[in-house]
Order: sequence, then structure tokens, then C-alpha cells
Amino acid sequence: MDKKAKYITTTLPYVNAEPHIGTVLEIAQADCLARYYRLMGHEVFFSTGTDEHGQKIAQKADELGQDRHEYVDEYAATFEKLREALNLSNDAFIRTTSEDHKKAAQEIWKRCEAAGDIYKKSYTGLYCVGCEVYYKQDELDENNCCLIHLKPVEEVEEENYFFRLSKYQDQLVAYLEDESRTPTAWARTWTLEFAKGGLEDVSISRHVSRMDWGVPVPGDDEHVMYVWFDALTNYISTLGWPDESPDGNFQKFWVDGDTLQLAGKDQMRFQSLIWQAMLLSAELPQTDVIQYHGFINIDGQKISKSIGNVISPYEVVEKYGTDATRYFLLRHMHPTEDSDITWAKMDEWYTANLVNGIGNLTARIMKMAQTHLTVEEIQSHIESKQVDDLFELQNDNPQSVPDLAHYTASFSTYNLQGASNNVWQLIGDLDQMIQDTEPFKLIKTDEAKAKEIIVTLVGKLQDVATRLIPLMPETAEIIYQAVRENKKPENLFGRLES
RNA sequence: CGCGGGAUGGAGGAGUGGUACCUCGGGAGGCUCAUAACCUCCAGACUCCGGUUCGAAUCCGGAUUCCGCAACCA
Repeated sequence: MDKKAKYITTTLPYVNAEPHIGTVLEIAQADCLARYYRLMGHEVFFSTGTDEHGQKIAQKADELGQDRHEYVDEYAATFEKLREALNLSNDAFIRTTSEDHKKAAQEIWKRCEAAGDIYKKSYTGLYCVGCEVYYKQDELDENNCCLIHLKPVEEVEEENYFFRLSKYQDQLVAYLEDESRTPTAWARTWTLEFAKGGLEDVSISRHVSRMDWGVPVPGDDEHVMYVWFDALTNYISTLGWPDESPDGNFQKFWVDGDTLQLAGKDQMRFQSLIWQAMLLSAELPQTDVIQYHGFINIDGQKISKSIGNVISPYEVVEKYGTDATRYFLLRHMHPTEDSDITWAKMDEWYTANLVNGIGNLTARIMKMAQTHLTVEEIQSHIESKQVDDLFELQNDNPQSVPDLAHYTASFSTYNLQGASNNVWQLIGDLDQMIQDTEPFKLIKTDEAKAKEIIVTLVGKLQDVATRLIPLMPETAEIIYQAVRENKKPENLFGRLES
């Protein structure tokens, strides 16, 4: 099989808060795509991690009286635990405070500098001491006070490094005009309009007297990089860059492979503009595809600590299990638009589609198989199928595997909801097929015919399992095992206590 | 006219030019392999007004209305 390598990343969550259900949407999507590409025979590198520098984190650690390194270690651990909770298959977990990452951030800085794209400029701004942030005039109230501390801002002059974003405007516009680069229409329109509207150079450093929790600027101990300049580099530092050796991961995945970055709608300026300009400046290939997603609302409201409506992924996993949580995120969240979630909805999705849907279907088919067929009879008809076999099956008889093309087409447009809908359509078809053919009744009058039907059903159940691999890997494996052993498994999904 | 996104049966959601689909809920029936499950049928919807078109939930214009755009927060 000669298929292109696939590289997938998420944006890195900032470690100033526990992960919530919105944080993990993107990670679950990325994992699903990674598993899909592996299923299709691609070599895959899937990376996620944590963004750990910057003022907010330094401030938070300082407030807690905690060593900053200890603080980020603790938080990074709560994000790394997601790997187990959500059964993630990431090949790397990149932390921006790691030495290798810092070296990469300094290297890309040097390359941009060598290209003449980094310069020092004194910057006069309205600074709020309380927030430790510069504000623009229109972000202040009528008394020139910041809206949080309600104290007057100070006019402060600081010398910072700037990145020549403006220089890359035309190239960025060309990049964004290519629809394949930004498949989500609203994101493409927004970034394109923004770029056409004129790009200003951006400040990319902070003086250590104000903020020192960051990667030191090469050759200038007085400054550290502003957090996103360092953080964006993670997409290649995780691949071992600046190592560009021919057999290294950077060459294999970033240069020769297909690169896919997932990001939330708040990230458009950073991912599509600044990061792409940094790559241009450093003379590295740009990201092939950036796929943007919407946000999750909880009962119609945005996720907010002050409202107190935050749902933790760990709570969801505890109540419904890993695969069910993946299922909610992948099928019931819109792949690109905002979506809404509540505990009541999760209960409904769980019972209707997992307990009564895939769980019950597996039980009824495998009970019939276990009762009426031997392991040998199953094995003689069911080979361990891979996706290529499914394609062959479809070519022989398009009706036999309904809409497999729809399944793969959905994945090719990153529409995980569409792909899962396809699986549940197949599940529905099988329930109906059992009702229509009544093998449980036929077995008494025409055993051979009934057995044939049951074997067919088992085969189709295995097709369901195959298509479930990217979405719900544990469930897929349980079904595979049940078919292999010709044994009805324990209930896949237990009923919720009412 | 600040910017942007919405308005689809009782509820929540799919659906970017051709029989409106799914889940829950309501009504009637069926089946007994299955986890009080599953199947069939019924009632019930594209916010409004105009336009383009042979044909519009879908494209265009207008109206009404809801949501996001300070902070915590993806």
C-alpha cells in the first residue's frame, strides 16, 4: 500500500484551567480522524499537548504561591489523563515548556530574523498594571479606565520585537483563496476578509521586567517571546524540528505528508494568518488544511466558569463511559458549527442510540448466532475484514453494503457527524432486516435458509464494527471479539438508573 | 443601517435547486431473536413578505426575531 502519510494536530489547550467538554471536542475529532486514516492504511502522526507559557499562567502560579514549573506539571498531567479517559491514540504529547520545544521556538525565531522579518520597535501603549495588558483606546471606558479594575491606565513606552506580518499579506491571501486549505466556508471568508483588510505587524515579545515566563529571545536576555509565537511552533517541534533529516518525522510528515490542523473558531487569526506567515518567513511548507470547528454551548449558554455551567469530560466519562463520550462529541456535536449539550440530551442520546441501538442490535444478532451456529460455521463465512474488503464487497454488490461511499466521503470532508450517521443508518437497516426476514421463526421451518440469514447478519454486524473503529474503538473491538468467538457479549451499554 | 451566526412538526437536531430526514414525545397495530427492546402505520413543520426558476427549506431582496462580539472561557 502506497499511501501518503497523514499528520494531524489539535491546538494546544492553555493550562490555566481544567479541561472542559468544549476543550475535548477538538481532541476527540482529531483522534477519530487519526484512527480513520490508520484504518485506511495511512501512516499517521497525531499530536496534541499543552501550551504552558505566558502571563496568565505565571500570574496564576504566583497567586497560588506555587513554583511555575510545578504548576504547569500538575496541569499538564490533568490534560495527559485525557488520553486514558477518551482512549486517545496520539503519537506525541508536546509541552511548550519542554527543552526540545524551546529550542525549536528559538530556531524559528532565528530563521524569521534572518529573513529580515523581526525588528525592534518602541511601542507606546495604554497599560493596565492590574491586568498587565495593553489596551486600545476603544477598549476602555470614558475615564480611560480598564473595564476590569476600573483604574486609569498608564501610558507606557516599551521596546518590543515585531514580526512583519504585513509583508506576507499577498501570500496569505493567495493561501486563503485556495478553498482546499480552509474547507470551512465561514472560516475561509472571515480570514480572507481580514487579510484583505490589511495586516499590521504584530508584537512578539515581552520585556522580562513585565513578564518573564516564556522562551528567551535568542541573543537578547531582556526579552521573552510572546506566548503564541512560541506556542505555534509546537506543530513542528513535536515532529522533532529543527531536525530536517530525510528519515526524520518532520520530513516524513510535514514535508512529504498531508498536514491537517484542527482549531476552534477563536483561533483563526493565529492559525491561518500568523502561523502561516511564520512558516513562509522560515521557508517551511504551509499547513495543507486547517479545519475549524464551532463551540459547544451548554443549554444555550456559552461555557463559563462564572455562570458555573462547566461540564467536565471526566464527569461525562464517569457517567456514560469512554466510548459513549466519544459518541456524543463525534455524532451529536456539529463538525463545524456551534452545538448545544445538556445532561438530559446526553441521557437521550445514550439510551436511544447506544443502549437501544448498537447495544441491543449486537445482543439480538449474537444471541441468534450463538444459539444456532457453530464457531466454524461463522468462521467459514466471515473473514476478518478490512476496509479494502468492504470496498470489494460493495463493488460486487452495491446493495450489500449500503452507503459505504457516503461513509468515506463524509470523512474526506471531515464530517464526522455524517460518518456516524451512516453507521447508525446501517444499524437501523439491520434491525429492520431481522424483522423482515424473521430468522428466529424461519429456523423452525427452513434451518438452512435461516442460518444463511444469520450469517449474513453477523457479517453486517462486523461491518458496523469496522466502521465504528474510528468513532468507538472499544465497542468495535468487543463486537469483533463476539463475532470471533460466536458469543453474545455482556451488554455493551447498561441502562441508566432512573 | 457596527460585525457575525441563526429561525425546520410538541422538544432537540440533520438537510446549500427536484418525494423534507433522524432522535425523543403522542396515537394505533405487529413481532418475540434482543437490554420493557425491535418493526410497521398515523397525526404533526421549513418565521413572514416579495423575487429568480419548470421547480426553493436551499439562491436573491426586504421584514420580524433570537444569539455571540469586557472578563473567567476553545
